[in-house]
Amino acid sequence: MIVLPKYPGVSPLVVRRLPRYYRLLTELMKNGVERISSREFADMIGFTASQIRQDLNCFGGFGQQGYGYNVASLRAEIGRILSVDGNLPTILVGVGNLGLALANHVNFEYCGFQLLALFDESSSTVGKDINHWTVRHVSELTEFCTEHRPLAAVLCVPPSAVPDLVKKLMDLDVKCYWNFTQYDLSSLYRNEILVEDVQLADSLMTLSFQINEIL
Amino acid sequence: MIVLPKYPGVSPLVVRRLPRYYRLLTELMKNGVERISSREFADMIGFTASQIRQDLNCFGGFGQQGYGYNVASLRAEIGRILSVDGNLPTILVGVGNLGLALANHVNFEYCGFQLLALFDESSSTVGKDINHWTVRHVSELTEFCTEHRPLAAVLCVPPSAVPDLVKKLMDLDVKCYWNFTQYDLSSLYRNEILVEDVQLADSLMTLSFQINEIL
DNA sequence: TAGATTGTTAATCGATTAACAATC
DNA sequence: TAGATTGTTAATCGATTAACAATC
Repeated sequence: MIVLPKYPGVSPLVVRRLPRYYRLLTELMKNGVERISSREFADMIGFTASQIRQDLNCFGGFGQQGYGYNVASLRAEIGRILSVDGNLPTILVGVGNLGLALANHVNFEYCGFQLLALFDESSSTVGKDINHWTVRHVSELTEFCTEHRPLAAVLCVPPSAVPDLVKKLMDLDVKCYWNFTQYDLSSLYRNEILVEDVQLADSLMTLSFQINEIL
Repeated sequence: MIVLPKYPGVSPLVVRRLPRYYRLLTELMKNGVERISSREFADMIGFTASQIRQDLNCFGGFGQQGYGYNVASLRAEIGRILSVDGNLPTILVGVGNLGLALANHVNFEYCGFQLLALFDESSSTVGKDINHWTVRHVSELTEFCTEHRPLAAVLCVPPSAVPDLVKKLMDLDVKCYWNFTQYDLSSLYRNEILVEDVQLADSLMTLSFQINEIL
């Protein structure tokens, strides 16, 4: 598969800062702020003005000399770059504590996704109503994916269940994963799939390191 | 407050890779692997052997020329560096879907923390039993913290509740936060507190960007 | 001893910051 | 027009990779 990225050469570090910019701009807009300079923006977010301008200019010239940036239109541009207005069809597998919380708590639409269905294995969970989704049994995965063609899957299953599950999902053309399991997906299927990891334990251990450094 | 870090000059990028090393070493140990070279390790994790060796040598010489690294002892060293055997007294505030899931799902002990208590505001949640914790009302925070002196707090409250809550917690000497709210804590109290952010929406937007790049 | 692999220094690469001409 | 602030190039800084002497 040959891929032509829309923004070649843009560093992942830049991309990871965009949601933060988007969040702050949303806030500013709510507060009725119309324009902002890279300097003011930088002071709020704790970066340098240079970095803000460099980051934005990876994607285009959104500002105006002598004026700065229009808050509403910059927010819209970043939203467009992040494709948060999309509707990427998505499923969630593993409706334990965490899966349940994500289904209830995460605003998928706000981030460009459409959560189509929830799947679980346990008979005590299957059939339950979460928000407006009924939890389906994983045995229905093949049928469901063949019909609705989800592109992405949220993984909240136990690590041991990951290899078989992902093998099955890959056959059903699900190639993008929001991975909450501790299973190391990205190094297993490198280049074949796209994985965004949320390793809560890693994050917590990093905090442990930092706290113990200053203790 | 003057702070003498235990590992001065070690980049946060290095620290963030340690939990990943720790996880792989735990896995290798389970599988009965006794020794590993930086090359084998690098191939598994998808880094270069050079980087592995550079990272580890920020903290000490844990290997042996001609042999490599002993899996068990390297794992122990990294665990010690991350202080995962600690018992940092910690509270969790905000027992909604996410807070509930974290209390149930995250292995705090495994990461060096001890979860002491859960707090919420809503009368429908207060009094409930989660694992072996009874949810307390936030009005008990002052009394509880004065008695048990937690160092860290997990924040799962709505963003609007953050400023007042953190002000109160700071007065009670809680200076370290695992922040799941969308409130931008780190830029508010820069240098006064230690914040580890888990921005799920940011992560999901990053995934959106990546998917739409290759679509 | 010979082979292997580390620890560490040097070279390269990439990201951030500074500077300033362009321009609103 | 004059002042402000961008977009962009150049300089700096830091992180990663390569190379190799030390050594098990």
